[in-house]
Amino acid sequence: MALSQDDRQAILDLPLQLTTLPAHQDIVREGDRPTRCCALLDGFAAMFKVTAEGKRQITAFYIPGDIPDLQSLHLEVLDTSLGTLSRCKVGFIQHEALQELCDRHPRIANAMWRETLIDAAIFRDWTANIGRREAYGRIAHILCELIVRLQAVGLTQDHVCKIPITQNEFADATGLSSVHVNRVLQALRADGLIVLRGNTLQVPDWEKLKKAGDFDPTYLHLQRKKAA
Amino acid sequence: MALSQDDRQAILDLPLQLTTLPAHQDIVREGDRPTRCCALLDGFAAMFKVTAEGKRQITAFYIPGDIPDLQSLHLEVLDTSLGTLSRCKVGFIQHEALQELCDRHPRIANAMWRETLIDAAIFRDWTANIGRREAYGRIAHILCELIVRLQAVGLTQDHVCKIPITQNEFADATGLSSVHVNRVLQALRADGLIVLRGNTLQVPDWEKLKKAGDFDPTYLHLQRKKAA
DNA sequence: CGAAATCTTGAGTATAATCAAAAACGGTGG
DNA sequence: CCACCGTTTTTGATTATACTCAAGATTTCG
Repeated sequence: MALSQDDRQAILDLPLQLTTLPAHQDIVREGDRPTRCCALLDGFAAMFKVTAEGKRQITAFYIPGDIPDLQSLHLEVLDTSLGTLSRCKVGFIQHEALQELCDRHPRIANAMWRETLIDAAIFRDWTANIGRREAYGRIAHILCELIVRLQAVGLTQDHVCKIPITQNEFADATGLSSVHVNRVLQALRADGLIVLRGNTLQVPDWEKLKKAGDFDPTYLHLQRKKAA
Repeated sequence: MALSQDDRQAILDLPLQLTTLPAHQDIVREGDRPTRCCALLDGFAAMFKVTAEGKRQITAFYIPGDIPDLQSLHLEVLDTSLGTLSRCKVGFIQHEALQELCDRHPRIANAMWRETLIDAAIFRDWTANIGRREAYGRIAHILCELIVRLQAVGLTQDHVCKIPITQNEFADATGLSSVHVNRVLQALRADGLIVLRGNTLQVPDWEKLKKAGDFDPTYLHLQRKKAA
């Protein structure tokens, strides 16, 4: 499963168009027909949809290292929007370059396919989280996911991390109102599950938070598939 | 984008292990490490997760023609379960055969990747549906999806179709209680949006239902991507 | 330092859950 | 063809979780 030296070099050789985007700016919008994908190099982003009533639902958070809209490589019209949460450094890669990379390096193609399958697994998990957990567990769960994913890319130390997500955005991610998110966060603090000040999240008792959020990291598929 | 004669023949040559399964039986379970994928040839199936509290969330419905667990080709451990809703005819395909097919026919690999991306788009849509719509619109929306997908495979005539899904299962799909689903279905009937008797769903006024469900079929990506 | 964004609090309301039981339906076997 | 059993649908009554609205406190950032 590990990529060869040749594969890795091909990735490094990809032409990247680097840009820095301010916080709270759309990167691509529902209905767009992008000709490039966006690699998130620094900062947080979110995928979201807006209903006819104007309510927003965030369907995934993205952190450094993610390629949020890889789907656009094979799906012509975007059915969802992508926007920054914090200021972001992004690198755009033209579809042509990616397609060529996939054609020449099947193992990279498979690895990218796999990444999109993990995205799908996260969407599924969110559906279950929102559909079948009460607010308290729902928020605990989403915090667990963020922490584990940040840890996987080295952005968590001792269960402390910076999460530039407002309560309003957590509300849009959990299908709750921001007022209720505020109250639940206070309850989580009162119960000693989290220490949250500004953007800094600290987890004094990981097992307790995990249990509160009914969290099983399997769906993040962080263990690499072993060679057959 | 269309597959060549050669590609199509290769698909037809796949060794399929055919089976018929009774209604309400698990096909694969969370935690499994399958060595094959399941093609749904007839009947309805559902992907679902169960929380620690024992509550079930259905994350997708599958209809004839779907390959629900294509993800297992690249993700070792299943993070979700798959079960039949009605009696089903399924064909199992070994991963090896699929992997070989992908290696030899890159266009098929891309098409299968695309299918998994559409699955992901559906999961996203469900997240938004459950997170940000009230019960009435939520159920209307899910009915719209089913009808359009059934139509795409020729299982709807004049907005009439057979849907072997119980109210309990709709409840698990929409994140509602079955009692509430029952009441909302009655409201939809009373408003003339649906005629539902037994498993037969009829839609007297498609535009009205679409509007009630805030339904935009873009996310189903039924239009084939045109050749570049 | 000041304006804007974010967070917090309180009060009243609404949507949907729960519990429990009855009615209707569907399939099976006699 | 009918009686019977399990499942599914329906109904009623009560409760709970979470929403809305509105205003005040606090933080952030230019």
